Amino acid sequence: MPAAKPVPQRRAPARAKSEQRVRDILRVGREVFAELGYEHTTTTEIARRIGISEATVFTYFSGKRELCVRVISDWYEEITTTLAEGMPREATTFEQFRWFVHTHLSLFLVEGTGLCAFVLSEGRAKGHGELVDVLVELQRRYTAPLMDLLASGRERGELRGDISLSLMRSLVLGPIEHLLWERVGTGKKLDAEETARSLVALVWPTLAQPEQELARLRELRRTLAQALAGA
Amino acid sequence: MPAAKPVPQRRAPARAKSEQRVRDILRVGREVFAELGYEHTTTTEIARRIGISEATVFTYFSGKRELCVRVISDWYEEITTTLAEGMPREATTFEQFRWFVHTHLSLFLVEGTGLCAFVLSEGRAKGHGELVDVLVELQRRYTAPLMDLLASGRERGELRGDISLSLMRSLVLGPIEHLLWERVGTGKKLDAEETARSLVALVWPTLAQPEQELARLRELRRTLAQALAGA
Amino acid sequence: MPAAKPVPQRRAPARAKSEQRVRDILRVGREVFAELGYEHTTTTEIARRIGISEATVFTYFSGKRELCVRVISDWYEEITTTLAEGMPREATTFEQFRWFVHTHLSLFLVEGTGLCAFVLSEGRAKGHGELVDVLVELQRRYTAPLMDLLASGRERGELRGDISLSLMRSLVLGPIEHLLWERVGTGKKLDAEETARSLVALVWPTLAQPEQELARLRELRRTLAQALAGA
Amino acid sequence: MPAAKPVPQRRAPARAKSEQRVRDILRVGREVFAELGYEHTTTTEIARRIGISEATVFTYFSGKRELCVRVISDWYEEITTTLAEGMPREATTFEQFRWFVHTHLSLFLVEGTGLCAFVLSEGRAKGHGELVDVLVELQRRYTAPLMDLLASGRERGELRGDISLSLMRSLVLGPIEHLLWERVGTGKKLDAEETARSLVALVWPTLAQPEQELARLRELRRTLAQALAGA
DNA sequence: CATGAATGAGACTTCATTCAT
DNA sequence: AATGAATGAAGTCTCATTCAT
Repeated sequence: MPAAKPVPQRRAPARAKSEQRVRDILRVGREVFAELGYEHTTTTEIARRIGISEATVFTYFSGKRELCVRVISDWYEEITTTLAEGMPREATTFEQFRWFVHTHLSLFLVEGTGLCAFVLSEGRAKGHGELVDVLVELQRRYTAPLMDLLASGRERGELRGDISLSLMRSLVLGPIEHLLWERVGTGKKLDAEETARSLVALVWPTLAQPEQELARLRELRRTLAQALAGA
Repeated sequence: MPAAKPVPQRRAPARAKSEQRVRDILRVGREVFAELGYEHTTTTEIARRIGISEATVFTYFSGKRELCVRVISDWYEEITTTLAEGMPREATTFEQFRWFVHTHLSLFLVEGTGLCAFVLSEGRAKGHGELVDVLVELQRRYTAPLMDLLASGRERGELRGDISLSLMRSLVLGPIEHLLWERVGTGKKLDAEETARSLVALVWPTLAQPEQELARLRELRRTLAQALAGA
Repeated sequence: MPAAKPVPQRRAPARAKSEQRVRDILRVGREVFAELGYEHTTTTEIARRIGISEATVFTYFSGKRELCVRVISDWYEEITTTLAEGMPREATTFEQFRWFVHTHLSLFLVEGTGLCAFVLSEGRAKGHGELVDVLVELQRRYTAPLMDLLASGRERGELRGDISLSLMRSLVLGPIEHLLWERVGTGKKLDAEETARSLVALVWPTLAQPEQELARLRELRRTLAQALAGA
Repeated sequence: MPAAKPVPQRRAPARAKSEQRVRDILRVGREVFAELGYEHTTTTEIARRIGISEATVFTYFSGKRELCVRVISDWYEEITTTLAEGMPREATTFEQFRWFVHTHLSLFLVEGTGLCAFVLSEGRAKGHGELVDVLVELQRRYTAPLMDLLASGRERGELRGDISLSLMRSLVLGPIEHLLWERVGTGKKLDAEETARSLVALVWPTLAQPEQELARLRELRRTLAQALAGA
């Protein structure tokens, strides 16, 4: 990294510098929390990695917990925003579902297992006091897109109506998270594309209105038959 | 992990009294770890609840971590034993599967959410050093019965062969654990019987050899193959 | 006084050695608090002077504030006990009063100005949270002997009845404390005997039933009444 | 460490705006010190209440202690000035005394208990380093008017000569301060007028030349007798 | 064997104060 | 002159762990 000569940066807007610090701390904080977990993360370590005084961390965040809450919140924010904005609202429920599973897995993999594991485990652990309260709400917002998807799918008659939405949710998120844990534990790589495809193929039939599936197959066969006949 | 530092290994306490002490500590340890999580559990608290000196705990266990490992190991042991011994080996794969899911859920509910949550969250968290290593192996043994079940089911031709066993495992354990987390988080009660029945009904068709649909698809493939051959 | 946070319940140290430690800490604590005041006293310094680890202090006292409360309480205890037990109950109110003032001054002088100043100033300062609550009660118990003395003196008709007891109290304790402050501030020596004598001589006439003067006034009233009747 | 490190002594800020700043800081400083005590007052809080930067405070005062000294000095200045200027020099010692007690109590009550308590407790506490030195001198100037009063009263033969002036001072200021403390502690209201009257009535006879009192009564009786006789 | 006692190591947090801009 | 930013120094408190008895 030879180039990048330190441009004098005349008139560095004071405001900008401060915001940069906040970003630095959040970035490194995310990194360290993901790496060590809540209890093993120390403000000392965070400061050390940025190369600032420990006291500076406290200038921008009122404490370790607040920082952690911000780290987690930001991450949830990213996910929920992506999920909420990217969702193809006009597509069929199946397409939406496929998109959701795929995006979900990709997001986790982009971040690496660290933060993911952190939120899943620490977030659920006892004893962090208010941290739990914050996370419960975040968790709710985090699953909202899926719940919406499922609800509207049911309204459209594309999803079966004989099992509760929350059971459906567990059926979808459960395997996803389990696969991620597996990966975290064993260190095995996970192909998001491939995994998403498999999961969708496996889980969708369970969620879908049975007739839908039959119809889908019949249509496929008819299409093919016609194509063959025409050829 | 051969190392196993030379724990003083005081004369194996074969005395009945000593064994009782160990059992006491393990029992209370399990209780406290389940209640407070690893980091918030203190040796002081464990000793206090038994009514012994803190130092005594260290007479029987070389440290907090070792105790924790024993607590978790014992719990896994119980589960694995129950699952291994109770499994109806002569029954159909479906029956075995039903039994597995049902027993699994029941075991968790008997123990209460405490230890379950502890193992699922803390057990997976980072930073406990060797704890993780131990848990990976435990995890493997813990899922062994299910893997056996799935493998033999496949051999018998009762389970589909086009998806990996590990994916199947995630498909089964994922929803179970997700439902348990939900219960831990919301405090809602969970009817083991009812939940097990629902889960089996939902997941089984996905795992099973889809004979009829498969037959249909085979026919389709043959049709396509012929068409292509004709072209 | 809400919640009474779950004091960590450190193992109750009850043996002789343990009691000695408690005494050591209280003794040195009294010394340091007296010398430096609450805020400037550090647990480090207390430990250092005893020659023990700082952590040991926290084995015996759950925190700096608790230690301080104990130090002050003990001191009040000493004073109140002395005042309550030594008080010559059979003597005249005057004798009791004389004894009280004398003893009071002596006690302060024995302790040296340190703790006295500490209690008078810190005890009254803001911001120590619950410390204040504790002190208010101690203050009440501390002035109780004097109040009793004054009350019984009034009942016996030896003290005037036209001024409130609390005003009398201020009239007695005010000058005593002011003299002590003066001594603290200027470092001047104070002869307890001599000072006590002077104070008693000065204040007593103000408190006592002014029999002679009263008699004179009664005569005057009679004279007036006669004069008016004659008119 | 008396040395008095070379405070940058920025060009004496003679501008009106600068003076306003100093006044603002002193005003708010007085407020906060009175409210929180010395140790609990932070420069941050002072700056916050004024709406300026913390660093600005240090532009005008070389540190927290210096500011505190100024706050206390100013307050003493006010009191001493008021006492010195308002004193009715031509009146009898009794009148002067009455005026002094009354004014004194009123001043405290005007300021509220805050600063009063602050000066009395913190001002006397240890550990503020040079603060104490400053206060001793202030204390001297503060009691000067009373001492003058007492001295001249004695010269005029209106006050007894058998007790030291400093004892008299304690006899006067002690009860006043004790009453104020009582008020601070209990939160009870205090009627300055009424309290001053009572105090004067109680303490004056003790200070006065005994003959003076007798003379006073005799004169009263004579006046009455004459009046009655004449009627 | 059991334990009372002690503690080293380190965590989080606060705040007066400095300095470049 | 004013301040945004940064920090050194210090303080309280926790806890797993050791060791002599």
